Amino acid sequence: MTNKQISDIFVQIADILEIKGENIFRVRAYRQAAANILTYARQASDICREDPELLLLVPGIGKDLKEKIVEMVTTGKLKKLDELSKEFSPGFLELLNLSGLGPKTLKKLKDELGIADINDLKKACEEGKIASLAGMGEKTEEKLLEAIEYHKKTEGRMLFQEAYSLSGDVLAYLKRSGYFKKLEAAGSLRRGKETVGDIDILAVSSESQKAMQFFTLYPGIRNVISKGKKKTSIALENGVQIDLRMIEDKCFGSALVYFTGSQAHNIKLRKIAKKDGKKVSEYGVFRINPGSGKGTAIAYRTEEDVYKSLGMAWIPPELREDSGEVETALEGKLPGSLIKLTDIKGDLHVHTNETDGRNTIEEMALAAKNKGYEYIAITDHSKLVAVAKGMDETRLLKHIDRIRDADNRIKGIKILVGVEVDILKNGELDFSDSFLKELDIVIAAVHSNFSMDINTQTDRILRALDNKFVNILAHPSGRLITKRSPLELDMDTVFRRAKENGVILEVNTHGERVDLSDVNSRRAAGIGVKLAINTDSHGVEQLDQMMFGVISARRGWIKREDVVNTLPLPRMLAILRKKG
DNA sequence: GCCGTTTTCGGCCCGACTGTTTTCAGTCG
Repeated sequence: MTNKQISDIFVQIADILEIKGENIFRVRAYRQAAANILTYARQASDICREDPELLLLVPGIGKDLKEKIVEMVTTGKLKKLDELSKEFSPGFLELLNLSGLGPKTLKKLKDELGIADINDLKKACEEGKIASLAGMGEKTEEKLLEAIEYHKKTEGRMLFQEAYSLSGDVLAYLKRSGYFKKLEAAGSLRRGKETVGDIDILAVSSESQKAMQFFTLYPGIRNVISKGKKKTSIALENGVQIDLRMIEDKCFGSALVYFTGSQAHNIKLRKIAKKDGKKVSEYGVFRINPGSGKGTAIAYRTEEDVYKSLGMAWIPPELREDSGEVETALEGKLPGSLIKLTDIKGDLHVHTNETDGRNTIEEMALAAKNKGYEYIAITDHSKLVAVAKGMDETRLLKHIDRIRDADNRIKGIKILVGVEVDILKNGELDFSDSFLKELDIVIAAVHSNFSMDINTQTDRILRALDNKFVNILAHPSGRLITKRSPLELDMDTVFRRAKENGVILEVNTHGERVDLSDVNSRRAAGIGVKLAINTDSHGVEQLDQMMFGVISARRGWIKREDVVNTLPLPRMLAILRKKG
């Protein structure tokens, strides 16, 4: 049983307890535990095998929830959930995902109308039964019908890369109006989270009424969800919700902290403030005056001011997930400088039209040179990946010659000769050592047999890591964010072997991969493994996706010295050759 | 249900907006 599955079960229990009207803090404890176990670096099942008592080290897991995790890991299910599910089916709980519908209303719908799933609800709305309930009216009914429509259309969240581009469009539109003095995207987008639910934009304007009005005229809008003095929410045709919040210029810093979040990060800040007789809100940090209970503002203008007033240095947005950053900041031990896009000196994983890329060796190299890179590695597929026109040995040898030839002709960038060689089912590689030794750089990768049990899969990867010609393990987990779950793999064992053998692990920025993920990057670097951030470009335009890998790495607390392709060519090559 | 420089009981983040009310509960982030 994976951490994700455990987390899902805790969330279900929290949902049910909340609908039943149980103590809200007990509900919150389950939600907190669910969030923490989901992002915990180790698998709970591994921890259980070692020593179940170690589960108590996971924040928010106490004696009771520890026992529940042990039960889930050993039996594969949880009695408590089975009992609760008799009364509340998954189809019923699904209704909580409808916007505007919370536990209280849901309980009322079940008790008074016998609503059991989304179809019941739709029918009740259409028959006008909802409006007849006390405290509910026609508007509620309309909103619910809209929410049902929206829910069917957009389950889940956008990839970060989509949200980034969408918010860029909206910000550019707003800027053109001339109404705004300041505009900034906040929320999970600013934190660089790999998926983004909706987009939060903070604004300062001296003509806020006109500015809000202009926002509601954005092309592609479907409807205005709500419109107040401080906040307007719209939904786009594609279902994405965008919130625009009007902020007073003087407290832009505290608003930016608050709306960047994450929620858990904010809660941690507020607890720290409270202990110290202070209060944090989007309007600033306040010292509470004893007696009156009112507060005096002590920090609000910039983010730096806000964090400083709480006794810590400014925390980069990517770190604000309550994964230790607040405690580290209080100790004054935040990483001095996280990796930046401008630190990157080359791309070590790109394809050409020899296999499934769209551009030639020359085109890829020149595009990389134009980005100011010192080097690029051409790494096309091996024969196993037939759908990608993978090369056999004969083609590989010719390709090597062409790359060396291009390197001789093109000045101002070093073109390294590489390959992305497939890891076969048994952990052997798709080319024999006598071919691999001819290459400057060898990337090993899995593109088949994704479903194997954890021990077999782990052994397969370890065997590949033991090949002395392998320099980099590409997209180690094999996941595709919204399409394919990660390989069942004992990541810690993989990380340790990579460290022992001097194999570099990739942060692959291509499309839905972002693999290693932020959490895994942090874990790997903590064990001492070197990383390479690569685009896996299949066309020149994809070289620009480097920034998404850098953002993910920053979320993993990665510094420049953890990443080999920040090094100048000679030092980077020295690391590649240190093997074997 | 968790947690502890207010420490084994008694707390647990804070404010905006909406709809249905007429003073507020519910939802959301």
